[in-house]
Amino acid sequence: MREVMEINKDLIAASSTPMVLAILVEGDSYGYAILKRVRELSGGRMEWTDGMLYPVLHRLERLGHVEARWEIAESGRRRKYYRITSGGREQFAEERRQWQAVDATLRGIWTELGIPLSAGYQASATSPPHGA
Amino acid sequence: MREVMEINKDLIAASSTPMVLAILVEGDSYGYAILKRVRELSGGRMEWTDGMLYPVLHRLERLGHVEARWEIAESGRRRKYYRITSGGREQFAEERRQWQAVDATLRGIWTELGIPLSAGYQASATSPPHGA
DNA sequence: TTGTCATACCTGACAGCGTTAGGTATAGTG
DNA sequence: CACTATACCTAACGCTGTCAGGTATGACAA
Repeated sequence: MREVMEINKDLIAASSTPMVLAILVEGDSYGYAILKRVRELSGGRMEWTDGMLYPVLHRLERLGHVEARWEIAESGRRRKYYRITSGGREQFAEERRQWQAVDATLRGIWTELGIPLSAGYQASATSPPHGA
Repeated sequence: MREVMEINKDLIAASSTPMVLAILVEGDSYGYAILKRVRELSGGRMEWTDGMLYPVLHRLERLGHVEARWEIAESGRRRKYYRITSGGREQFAEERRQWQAVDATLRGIWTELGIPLSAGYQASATSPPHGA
């Protein structure tokens, strides 16, 4: 059974920042866990590569939207945890505004064309793994 | 009164193809008219540049999603009209699927975070200028 | 010991695409 | 004649995902 949907790179690029910021609003997290969280939130339909995520995290840090710290998990592994800043929360709100503006426009024309607005996948309500 | 919202380039890139294809499903159109239609559909919140749109149209043509023809309008101006192909309609459906998958995921986490899903802007119901 | 998998991080070359800025041409209007 | 709107096109630049590669460790099985 095929689960993963191929999402084109522009859509990945457009959603990566709001998605990562949203995950960090849930609580502090780290790269590898974020990759799994995205898979989980999308019901297995989205599969991010780490080669795409780490540069995103570094960029967010450079922009002051997140702060990073190293920690050693009980498992003994080192992890780089990220925490969203107040500036990051503002950015998150702005990203949401933009996304909703574009989404409303797309849905508007789809509706005009008589295309039924599928409710689509119902997002999982699983609670996030809370930060350390 | 400020109307135009700055939309970041990645979101523009992600929405340009589904938007253009949707507009062409409404009926044949040409570059300059598409720019105005986007402004109209978004309630003035989106403002595309022609330097971004023309390459999109050329790409869609190269991919076989649209076909182009030159026409002379009653105004005496030459226009390059585009018509969506059957392959373009398939691509349109695929773009919609991908958009809705990502949108559902984002809305899912927003909901979990307790962020109210604003209905946002209600798209205009103005009928499109029908193609020649 | 050795092999394999999952965990966990990082980087570089490449290609695609919007931004910005420039160009050309014509119809309508003052 | 100047100016605006219409209508098309292209090039240099920078950003960002893809793809492929790298390093390291813990758990488990052969």
